[in-house]
Amino acid sequence: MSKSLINLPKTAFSMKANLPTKEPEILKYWDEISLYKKLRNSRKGQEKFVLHDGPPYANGNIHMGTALNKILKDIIVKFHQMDGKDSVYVPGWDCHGLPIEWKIEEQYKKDKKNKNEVPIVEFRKECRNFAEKWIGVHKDQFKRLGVIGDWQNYYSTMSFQAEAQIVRELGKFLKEGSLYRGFKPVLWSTVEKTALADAEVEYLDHKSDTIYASFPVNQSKFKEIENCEIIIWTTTPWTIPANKALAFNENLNYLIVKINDDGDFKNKKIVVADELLESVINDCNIKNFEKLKKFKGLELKDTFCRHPFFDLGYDYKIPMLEARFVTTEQGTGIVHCAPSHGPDDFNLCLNNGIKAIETVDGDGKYTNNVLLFEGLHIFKSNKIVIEKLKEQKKLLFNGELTHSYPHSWRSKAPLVHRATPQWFISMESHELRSKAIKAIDQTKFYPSKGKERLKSMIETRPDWCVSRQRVWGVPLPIFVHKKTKKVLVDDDVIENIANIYEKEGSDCWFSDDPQKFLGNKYKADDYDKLSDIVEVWFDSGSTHSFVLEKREDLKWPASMYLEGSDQHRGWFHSSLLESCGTRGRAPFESILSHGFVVDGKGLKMSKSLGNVIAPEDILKKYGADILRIWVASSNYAEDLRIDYAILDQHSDSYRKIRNTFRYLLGNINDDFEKIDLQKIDIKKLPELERFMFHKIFLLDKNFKKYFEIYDFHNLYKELLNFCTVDLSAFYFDIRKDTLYCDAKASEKRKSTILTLKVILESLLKWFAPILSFTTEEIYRLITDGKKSIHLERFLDFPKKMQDDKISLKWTNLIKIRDICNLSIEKKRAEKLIGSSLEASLKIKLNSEYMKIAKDTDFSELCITSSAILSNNEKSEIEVETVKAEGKKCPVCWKISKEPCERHG
RNA sequence: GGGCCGGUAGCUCAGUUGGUUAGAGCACACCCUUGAUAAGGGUGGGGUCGAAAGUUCGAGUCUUUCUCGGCCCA
Repeated sequence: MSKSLINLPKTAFSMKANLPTKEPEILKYWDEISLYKKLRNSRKGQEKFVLHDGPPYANGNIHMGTALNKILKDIIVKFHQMDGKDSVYVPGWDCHGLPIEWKIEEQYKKDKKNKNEVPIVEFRKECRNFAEKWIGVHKDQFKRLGVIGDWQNYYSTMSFQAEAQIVRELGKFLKEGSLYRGFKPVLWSTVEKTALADAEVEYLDHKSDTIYASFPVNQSKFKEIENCEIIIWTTTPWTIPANKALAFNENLNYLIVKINDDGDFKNKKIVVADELLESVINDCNIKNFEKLKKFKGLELKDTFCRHPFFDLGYDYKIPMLEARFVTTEQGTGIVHCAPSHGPDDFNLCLNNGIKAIETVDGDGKYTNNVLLFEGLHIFKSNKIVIEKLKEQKKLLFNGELTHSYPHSWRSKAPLVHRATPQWFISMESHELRSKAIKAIDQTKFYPSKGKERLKSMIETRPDWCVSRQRVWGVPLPIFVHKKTKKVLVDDDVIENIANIYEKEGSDCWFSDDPQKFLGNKYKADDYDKLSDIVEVWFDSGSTHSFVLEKREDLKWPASMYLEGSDQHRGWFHSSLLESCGTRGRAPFESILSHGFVVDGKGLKMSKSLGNVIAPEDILKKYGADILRIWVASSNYAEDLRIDYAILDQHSDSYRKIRNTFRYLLGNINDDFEKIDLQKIDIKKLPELERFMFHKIFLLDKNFKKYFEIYDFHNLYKELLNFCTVDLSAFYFDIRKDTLYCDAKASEKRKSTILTLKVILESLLKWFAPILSFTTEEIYRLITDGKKSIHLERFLDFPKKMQDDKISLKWTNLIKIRDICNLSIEKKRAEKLIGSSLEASLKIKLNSEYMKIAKDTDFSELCITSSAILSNNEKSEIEVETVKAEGKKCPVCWKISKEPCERHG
């Protein structure tokens, strides 16, 4: 009977979310209404915010890192869109490169096909198809996360337009003269027969042969060492034939030591660093020796030695050179230098006029530049080198050492440094380094520590090697004159090649007549056409040129680049260099970098640890909105932890938020209308509502503050706390009485409904960038699907909502309320009362609090049947709870001796 | 091995220039409610701030060392 008198909440919004099945329906809705197009149209002419997508590699399913990255991007793009900007997002893919080549080669191996018999163009076609296939897979997976973007017109580094522009970009470096041909040791895989990019190298344990070899001193200003032998230690005996120098450190102390043990070195005098003598005699089992003289490293200047294979024809002089990289960590304090086989060696020798030559070919065999060893594979030569050293009585000791050593990430084969002809972009010749550093200073970094990280890398990096001896990539558009060996530099040729690529792609470089690219000005017969390709970091580093600059809907530079922190050495880095080289500034205004996804304990995810969680698992079990909450609530400045316990927690938070919405919807009976905030006569509202308006205003202020610095985890926390603390446990609880039991026409109830509608709209918009699906679900319900929530703008809250006086007053009232609750709880524990409506409060306040609280109905605030205030100066606040006496109103459940005021 | 970054309640996070008994939400426990009900409310327990040493009248906050973890590099 009484049920008919009360207004109970009613809504079509279910308590159970069922996200895994509901989200795909919403995706369909977005598709049907062409949401992305609508978004663009809705902000035509507005200020642009362009988050330029860093292209993921089109290979394999997405993992948590990619999901995090895309969701974070999407959240930011949506925030700016709702902030009123034209927030454009064009996803892209990185398509060229070794990993895809490997996949195709693997397939060939399975099919017993020989790669060398397949025409390059055909091979490249297969690579292209492979990449295309994965772009399709990725696209669906990213969309499922709720990421909104121009999925139809995505960009890729293998599009004809991209390949053409990459040629033009290289042309700029070529014309400027900063792209040069060099001869440098690069990390080389003799298995894959290619130089490897940094990212393709991994360090694994490797067992190496170690030797202590001796270089007899030939001549020196320091007479005392003239008949000594300099001892070096190395883990790569095969580089001994390529030795061209020895390096010492002038700040170290060295010793002349006479060996008395029987053997090849009996009565010989050797030179090693003082600090390392002990480890040398231990390693080499030297029992009897005498220290003859200690001297400063400086004395070794202008000393020349003989190669250990001097008598076998290695009859050139070996200078001793000063080098800071020589330390006493290991070895003898003197380092053997083969400029063709080590970067340090290369640089030191270069500075002293010793050039690197080709000593080892692509297969790992010595060339005819190496006496005695020509045709031998380097990995089979250690034994022979050791034998020959022994024969020449130049081997003090040999052994083995297991140490961390570079390997190919793909084949796991050990790598070597090998001098090869490569194409480099100079960091110095045209001040690329200083331009880049200046550009970094002009860039905003989130978090700020990213700036130093990128800067220190740019400060120390060597010239950029952009050539690769592979096939799946953009060919280096270079012709070298057969006779003069001069590189052809001509804008017309570059533009001609670019135009051809734009029409038919770059495959033709490998198949068509070179004359096609040279045009009429030059004769193909006079030139060698390069067969190297451009390394993939140059591809992705150029995206700004063929995406941002070329597309009408975008702008250059981008507002933001957003990637994992590893990209300080990757995409941030290569984009910065490419753009500074060609345009003199960075292609981005800001950089946001995020940490890595690790498991619940902070360990990295790995198959062997069994702690890997795939985005797909989360989508199936929880839904994308939970994953999006995880992203928003985690501090991306550091590593982000995830496991099922953490997801469960966020799932609980989600339910809390969902129920907050359900309460709002239920009490307005899904009957929503937008309230014009400017028109609300706030002063006419009850104080509690005015207090809530004040709270909303403040929250919005914080919301904007956090959004501005992309501090989403604090932003999310504020929103969640608002739902739980201010709404659920406070405002909603108090106003249930009004909503359920007051007449629909009552002013108080109408004020409450009005406030609920404002809160609903505020929350929907605040949450929309994060809870993209759930807010859409609600918005469809209350607007009959007329408009997507993502097309809306954030609300502008009028300043008049702020009321510091009310705020101060109600902060004090809440203090009294807290004490009331304690008092009620005491009686509840004594089993005197159950529901708070069974309580009657006797509140004693001192005059200060009395002044604040005198007009407040604490029975309403504390949800009790009655509350009496009285003055008492003994303490500030004192509350006594007694059992309410009288009859319980069947409608509002308040207990009173009198008949119920509202319900008779 | 080197460089950089980080380690605050079970979880996600706050902790201003060093200054009282280190905070919030969630989770947990107990109680209430059964008109937000696979919901809601109240109360409460829980941290030697990774470890140790040092500077200081005073350190989660500064210094050093160690340890664990992550990224990058060799």
